[in-house]
Amino acid sequence: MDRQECESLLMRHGVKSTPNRVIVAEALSEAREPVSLSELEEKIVSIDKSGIFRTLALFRGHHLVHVIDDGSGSARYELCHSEDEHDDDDQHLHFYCEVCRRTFCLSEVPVPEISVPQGYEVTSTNFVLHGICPECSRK
Amino acid sequence: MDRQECESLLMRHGVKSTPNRVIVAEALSEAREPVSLSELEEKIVSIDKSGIFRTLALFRGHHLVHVIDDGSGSARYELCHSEDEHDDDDQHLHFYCEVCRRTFCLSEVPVPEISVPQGYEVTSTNFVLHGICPECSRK
DNA sequence: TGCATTTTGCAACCGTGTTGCATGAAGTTA
DNA sequence: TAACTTCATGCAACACGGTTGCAAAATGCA
Repeated sequence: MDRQECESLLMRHGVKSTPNRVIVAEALSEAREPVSLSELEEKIVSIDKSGIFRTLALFRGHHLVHVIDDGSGSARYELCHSEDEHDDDDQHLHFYCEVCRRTFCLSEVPVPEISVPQGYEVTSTNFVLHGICPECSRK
Repeated sequence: MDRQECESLLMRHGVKSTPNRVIVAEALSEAREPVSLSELEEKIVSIDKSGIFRTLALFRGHHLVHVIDDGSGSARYELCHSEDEHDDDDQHLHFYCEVCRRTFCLSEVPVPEISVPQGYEVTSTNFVLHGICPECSRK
């Protein structure tokens, strides 16, 4: 996703475009896997971590990114694929490799239907499988 | 679970019984919901947090407790129900209430079967639903 | 009893995440 | 353009959970 596409993405989600925000959006779109705040810090040396943090918080509020807690101790962010600002349903399962400590999106695997007991109201889900990824188990 | 039951639980899992460990095991068994390290600190004033931490790490290594990451920023621990030291399959879904910030065990809900893509080896799962619990949504 | 080993408490530390504050940029009005 | 307001940003400091080093205390054993 190039600069212009990122800018229009921001607009569509009601986020005012600034140079920093475009940089963060580009970095997110370039990442194949969900990225942590510290990984973004490494990647984007021109912006202070508080700026990246605040940008991510803003993005989150506008449903531009969602957060995955893979148990690694730091949250990971990825761009929402859905264009609908209020649709959080582009969720999918994630796989955390305990060897290489990377988090994979299991896009192919359908998200299981869960029927919760009466009274519980579900707003989002966080399904993470832990184990060893193909690359690491081959060794 | 009283002191003696806790002691025998430790033994069965190959953990040497000490006064502190029994105290931690009792606290865990008394908790209805998975508890965090800081909650244990509050509950057990007689033991330093490093001691509680090390005890939990020991318990984890002997499959006496398992860890749930509910996204609240701190891990939560609960006693394994399975007696088999090598059986981690007493896992169940958890529900994190965003209002009261408590974590519930959804014991009744079956854990969904996930068929992962070829090559991935799953060792454990962490399925957490976020939303509003019956108690909070009633208000 | 003396010795080796384990357990524990204390204090310090690390990293992620978060906030206060002052500066700086951008937009608005006259 | 100048004066003003609003928003975005960088810097530094902080909060917190988690973790470790180390020395003292407790335990087990010869």
